[in-house]
Amino acid sequence: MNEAWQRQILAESGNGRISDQQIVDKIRRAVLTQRLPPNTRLPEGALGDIFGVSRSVVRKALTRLDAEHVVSLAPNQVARVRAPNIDETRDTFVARRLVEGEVVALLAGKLTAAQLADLEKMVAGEADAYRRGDEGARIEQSLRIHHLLAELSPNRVLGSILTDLILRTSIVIALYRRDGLASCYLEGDHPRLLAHLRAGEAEAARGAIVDHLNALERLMDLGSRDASIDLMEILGGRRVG
Amino acid sequence: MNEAWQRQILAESGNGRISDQQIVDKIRRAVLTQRLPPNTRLPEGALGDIFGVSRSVVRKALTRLDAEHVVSLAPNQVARVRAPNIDETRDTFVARRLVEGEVVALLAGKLTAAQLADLEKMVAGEADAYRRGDEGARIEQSLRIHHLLAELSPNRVLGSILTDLILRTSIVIALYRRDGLASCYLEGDHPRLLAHLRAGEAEAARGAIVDHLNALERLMDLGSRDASIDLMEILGGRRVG
DNA sequence: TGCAAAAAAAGTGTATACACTTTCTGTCGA
DNA sequence: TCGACAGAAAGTGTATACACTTTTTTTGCA
Repeated sequence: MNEAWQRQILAESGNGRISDQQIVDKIRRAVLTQRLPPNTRLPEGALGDIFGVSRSVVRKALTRLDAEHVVSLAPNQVARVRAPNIDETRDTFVARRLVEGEVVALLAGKLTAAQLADLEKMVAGEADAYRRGDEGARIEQSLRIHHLLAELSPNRVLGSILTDLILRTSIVIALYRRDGLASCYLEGDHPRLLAHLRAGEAEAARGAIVDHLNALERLMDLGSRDASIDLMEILGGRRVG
Repeated sequence: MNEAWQRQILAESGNGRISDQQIVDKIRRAVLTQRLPPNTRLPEGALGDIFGVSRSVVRKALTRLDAEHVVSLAPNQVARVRAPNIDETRDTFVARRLVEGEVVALLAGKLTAAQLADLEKMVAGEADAYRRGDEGARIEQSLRIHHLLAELSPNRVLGSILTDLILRTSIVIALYRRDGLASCYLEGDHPRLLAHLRAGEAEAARGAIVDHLNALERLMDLGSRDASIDLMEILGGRRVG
């Protein structure tokens, strides 16, 4: 189909031999930024050519990406960029609220001054990007904040589960984002969270992150397209709204 | 080292060609039952010979097992059965209490009669194995109950996270189990949980599973060996107790 | 004897070849 | 015109070869 690919999209570094982990990173990032949209075919041979490695290396990278839920792999089928449906999206948000809520509750009052300063800086950077109107930078900065929280989690198991859930929600946000409301910035959410973390108010911190994630979820278009509508399209029906 | 391996341990089926997923299952099960103890070396060539496949297939299986936290893979090093330390064990239990608690809360009052009957049968089987004194069968049955709960989770994302956490806690239980108390059966825990699920008492169900997991964790030997003791051994110190 | 360097062995990393499967494409008949 | 079928093309599955790295063993010297 669209084999008018991607030398650009997966911009090759040109220099020394690339590792499978670097391939994982590049594909993950391309999916996250929607330069590789859902269902895009990812044939091993083509990827190998692009990155200048053989299929062995590509296969390892794809197996990893499958485990991270970024691509889907089925026997004898070409790998594809994963396309989570609405139900899975909702489930992912539920899971993330549970886990991220617990992580920030554990974190409340336990952060060092340096760690708080790092977070502070990122929150400021996010607000700044918003004021500049640089939506891309704002999203990037916001993601970094959440990833840092996951990394700081005193419970490493919950931390790595959270890292995975942040990635998965980010992918579906990019996918289901209401176009008009793309830049609706949830002002004040992150500063509020930070204040509770600093004050050691565990339950308030949990509440803040849960509210934030609820608001994020509401920015998406989850109500209007559901399974029945897909079915209508397949059967040649007409969309109502 | 111990290359007096395993044709027995990973009992080959003998018949038709084996798939990488089957290899994953066999190794996982061998780890779970401690026929492959922590840190056991798993060279690709040896595994390939045992299963009658080439290293390509084995590599894929090992990559998957790495993602499931069953083995650990490092560049240019032989794969090894993973050996979680005490801190990770504690963290895994915390995570599992959080996730399994939420899953059973979601499940309360939502199970069909058939699903409840299935659970009932397993709980009865567990009690029966206990009465017979068949510890292996009892553990097997108990594991099955928890895996079924994960599978029934209405939230599939939480369900698959739970599946992973059940596996990880099972491995560490096998690893850190106090030898004398191995067969201390937590009588009544599962029937109690089931009653709450049937009655639709979400918070009581959550409480029951959390209590159950706390009791499970207490069966282990987590206090007595910690990092400092390992260090002492390395430095030639003498154990205190 | 002890220990360090060299050699051998064991093992992983990766490219490649070929068998097999799936998907696409174009042709022929109703 | 349309569907079914054959053949070609695209793609995955797996074994194998060889380069490179790590670990173990041996050797030789103080």
